[in-house]
Amino acid sequence: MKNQIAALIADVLKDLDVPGITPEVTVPEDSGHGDYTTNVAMILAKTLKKPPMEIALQVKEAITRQLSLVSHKKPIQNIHKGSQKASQKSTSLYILQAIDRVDVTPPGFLNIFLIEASLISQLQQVLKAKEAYGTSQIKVGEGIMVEYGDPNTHKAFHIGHLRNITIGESVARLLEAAGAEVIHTSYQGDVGMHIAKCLYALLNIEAIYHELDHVRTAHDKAKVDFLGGAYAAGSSKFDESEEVKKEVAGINKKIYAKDPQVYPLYQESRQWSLDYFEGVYTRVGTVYKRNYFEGEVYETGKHNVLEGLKKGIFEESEGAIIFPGEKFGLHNRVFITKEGNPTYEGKDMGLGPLQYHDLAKWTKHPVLVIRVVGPEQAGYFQVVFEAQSRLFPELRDKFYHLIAGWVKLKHGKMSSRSGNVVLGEWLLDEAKKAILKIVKKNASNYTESEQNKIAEKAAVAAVKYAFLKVGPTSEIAFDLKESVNFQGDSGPYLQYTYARARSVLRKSQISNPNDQKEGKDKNPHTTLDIEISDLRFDSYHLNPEERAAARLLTHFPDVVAEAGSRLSPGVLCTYLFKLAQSYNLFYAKHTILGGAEKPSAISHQPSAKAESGKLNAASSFRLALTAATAQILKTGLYLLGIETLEQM
RNA sequence: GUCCCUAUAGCUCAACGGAUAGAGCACCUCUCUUCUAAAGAGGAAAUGAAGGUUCGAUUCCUUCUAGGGACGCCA
Repeated sequence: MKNQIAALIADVLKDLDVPGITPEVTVPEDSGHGDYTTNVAMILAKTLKKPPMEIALQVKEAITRQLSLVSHKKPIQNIHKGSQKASQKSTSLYILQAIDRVDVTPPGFLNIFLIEASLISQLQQVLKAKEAYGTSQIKVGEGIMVEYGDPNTHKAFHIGHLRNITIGESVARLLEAAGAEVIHTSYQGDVGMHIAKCLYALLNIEAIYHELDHVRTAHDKAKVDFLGGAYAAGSSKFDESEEVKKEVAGINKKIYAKDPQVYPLYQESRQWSLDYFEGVYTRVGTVYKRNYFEGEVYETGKHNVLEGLKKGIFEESEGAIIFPGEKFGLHNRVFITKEGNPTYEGKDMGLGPLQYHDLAKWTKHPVLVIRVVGPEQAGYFQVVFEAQSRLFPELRDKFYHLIAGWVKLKHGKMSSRSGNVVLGEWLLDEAKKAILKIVKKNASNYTESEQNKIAEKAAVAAVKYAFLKVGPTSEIAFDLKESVNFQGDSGPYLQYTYARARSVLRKSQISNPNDQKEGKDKNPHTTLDIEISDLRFDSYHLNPEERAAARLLTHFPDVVAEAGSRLSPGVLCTYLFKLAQSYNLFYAKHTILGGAEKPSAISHQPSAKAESGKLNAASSFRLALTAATAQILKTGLYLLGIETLEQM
């Protein structure tokens, strides 16, 4: 819609001898300023050397002239005779029919108001398109890899990883909604000094070594907790003595060399981590196509760096091999240590080409590899991407570092070295406990397993939403009570609004497409006698709450597109919350079934079903609005990586 | 020391260079004989400082202040 209005205005400007302008069209906060607005007149004022009001009035006049040629009531085929321009472009014709009027307000805003019928027809489009509403073709044909999550084996999966995987999953889904072919991947550190420290503790710290056999028979979570503790213990020993440092370095070498003395234990413990991570992925709804491991890229990485050394891309310095980033306004970094091991950056020289190669294999047109990693790596990636591009020129501009902001503790710093971490699953479990209390109170008629399911999904929603709503790069100051809300601007609020809408639909006796898909036996009490598409409300006159809610519905496709192009799920969060608020206000003020206005007693009102057996226009419209809102909430939440609940 | 990021209401966060700077939490009032009160209505409350660019600046530029991060053998 936005783009079509922009196109219309661009056409008008062309006729006014101002070609080549794509005006910026936005949705004003205040609906008194129209359904859409543009500031193009003020932008042009300088170049045209005319007052903005004058330009705005000219544009308004031109549009109004076209409007007068297009009657809203006449069928489309009659209009072609009247306007040559309209007949040239069917889209601008469609737009002209949707526009009620154009206002000009100082200092030069052009405010465009849509006719009510256009809102109604857009609402019908939502119901027709169902889950496809909001998807677009903007990035069709683009192959994009999103790498996210990235937990290291032998270390904790902490709330930072949880936020990272939440952001990555949502960004990937948003890109899919824009038509891109998206490959979901992760990259995990399964070799290196941090593993060596952990293994050192497993082998050399008596208390830990003793526990090993016992842990082997424990469940996945106990195993990784144990490894996390071992890593912290090994890490502190490492910092304490030079001797341990040497020993750890020795273990590190042995892992790279697959030395039988340590390798079996390494493999076993590595698998513990991976098994555990699988459980977390399932819990948060992430499925990867491919997990990359440092252990599989360090050799090619090292090889590629050594090749680059021959070409003069890398340099020897103090026994190590570095990339001289300073030559390019960046900073120098070590890629291969003087011991001959590739560093993180060295391994990336193996990862980058592999990722791009895979992307080219799995998609038709590889366009971008998005690596979702913390902000502290911003400088790191500048250097690594530059080095990579010099090594493999075809990789230039194919990689993007999406900063996933930190989750910071309000008090103290989180560090898996010191063992001072908040575990991802701990957070989910705490949220679940808190929600379960609410569920027990509000949904006491549900079975225990139903209550448990509701609490689990709502907990994941609460945590994910809290991580997404603030924008991917901003840091979150984490505090359990403050960060994870169940009321107001929260995941559960959106789920609740959805469940509420679905509940009304169940009671309305109309059949909803979603019911049929999920199995009819889910709603045995629903009498499927009316289809949504049978609802008639074409000439219904909307009240302010209905208009506000319907107006918001039509913004969904633009919002999804914007969130996708900005790689910012927060944009969608803000929108969905506004939509839910607007629906809930409508819900509080008006009765859907029965068409009665609150607070009148319902029993005294005429039934929603008139004598003819048809719903009246108000009920019909409100049910359609309810169905469309539910649809958009479901699609929107899916794009955030959040599941909906039919009842809660 | 060099470079990067951040600074908005008591707290946590929004706001393509646009119109009266929005929400949520917390606080104070109200609303369940009504389709799910995990809801709704109302109240009070903010752009770190100083300059500049612009018709218009929370947004862009400069300086300052305060936090955080990166800067050679960790990942």
